[in-house]
Amino acid sequence: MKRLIVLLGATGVGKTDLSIRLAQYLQSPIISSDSRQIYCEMTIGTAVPDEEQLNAVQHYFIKSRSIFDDYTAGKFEIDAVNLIDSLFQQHEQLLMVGGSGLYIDAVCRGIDAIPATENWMRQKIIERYKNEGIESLRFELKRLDAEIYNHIDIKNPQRVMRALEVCLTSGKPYSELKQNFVKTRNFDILKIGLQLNRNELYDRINRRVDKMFEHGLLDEAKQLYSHRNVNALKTVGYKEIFEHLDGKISLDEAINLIKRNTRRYAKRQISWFARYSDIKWFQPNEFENILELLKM
RNA sequence: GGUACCAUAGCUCAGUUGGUAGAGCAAAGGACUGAAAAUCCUUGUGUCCCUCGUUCGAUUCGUGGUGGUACCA
Repeated sequence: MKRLIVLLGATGVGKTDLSIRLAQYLQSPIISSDSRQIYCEMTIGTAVPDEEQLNAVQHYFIKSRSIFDDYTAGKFEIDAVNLIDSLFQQHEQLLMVGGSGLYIDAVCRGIDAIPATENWMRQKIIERYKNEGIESLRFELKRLDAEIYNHIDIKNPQRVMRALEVCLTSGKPYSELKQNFVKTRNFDILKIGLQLNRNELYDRINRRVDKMFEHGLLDEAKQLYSHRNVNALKTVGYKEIFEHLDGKISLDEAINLIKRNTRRYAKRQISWFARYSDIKWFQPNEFENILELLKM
């Protein structure tokens, strides 16, 4: 049976460096499962692998889409599984690397097939949310699909809007489409998690943010400023600089907010990964131990 | 040196007509099926600066300290 090695962990823990060595050992390209490094316009702020790393190993889903593409986890499932299937014709093992939990899930267990929603519909619902508030959307969702209303987080506007959007565009209750059906893949999956103690991880994050600014993050964000409304740019490292460019906060405040928000993001990733019992955890410097595991 | 004001959670502060106290931020924990680096939820015990006094009882009132801020010298 072919095997997919999934390298995961919080942002800044050291996945990229380790992934190059692992890929070389496995003779595998790297399939990225990172929801932001996929955009070609965002480089410094998403900490994509550097030139040398990109040249050393073939990478997929790194800077391969545009921020104007409206990319989603659903599309990633299709693209990634197709790619994996075709790569397995030449490889026994493949390496996937990234920290986007939903994207990893999309590949490892699949997400339910739900008809694509129209962008104008989402915009319309967002408008309604702004004008009428959440209660009105909840009321309609309850009428259209009481079951999903009882199952989703009703306090989370994004979830309510998503549920409503699916009901309205598909003409069916969202609960009928959302089965949480776990797909079985025709390959094995081995999840390797990287972890560091909290202080060390936060230190690395803080230092990495400083480095991003040394490498020109401010300029990169300035060039994207006019497109700030696209979804891909609702991202730590960019949204804070946009606030600064708006004159709402100083550059120092923006830098500190980026550090704080990245730390919070890392915490959310840790929470997400904590619910899986099938992850083999290592420190980032335990390369040899990881190789031992891979030989099994 | 004098006068006034301030001293309460990691930070900024509110409050207790005397019955040991609570907001925002920070922080921590959690949720998650096409926005996911997104979005959302939960969590507040701290010598109420120290001393002595008044009082059944003082973080609250009074005396004296200490530190800070402002003004006057």
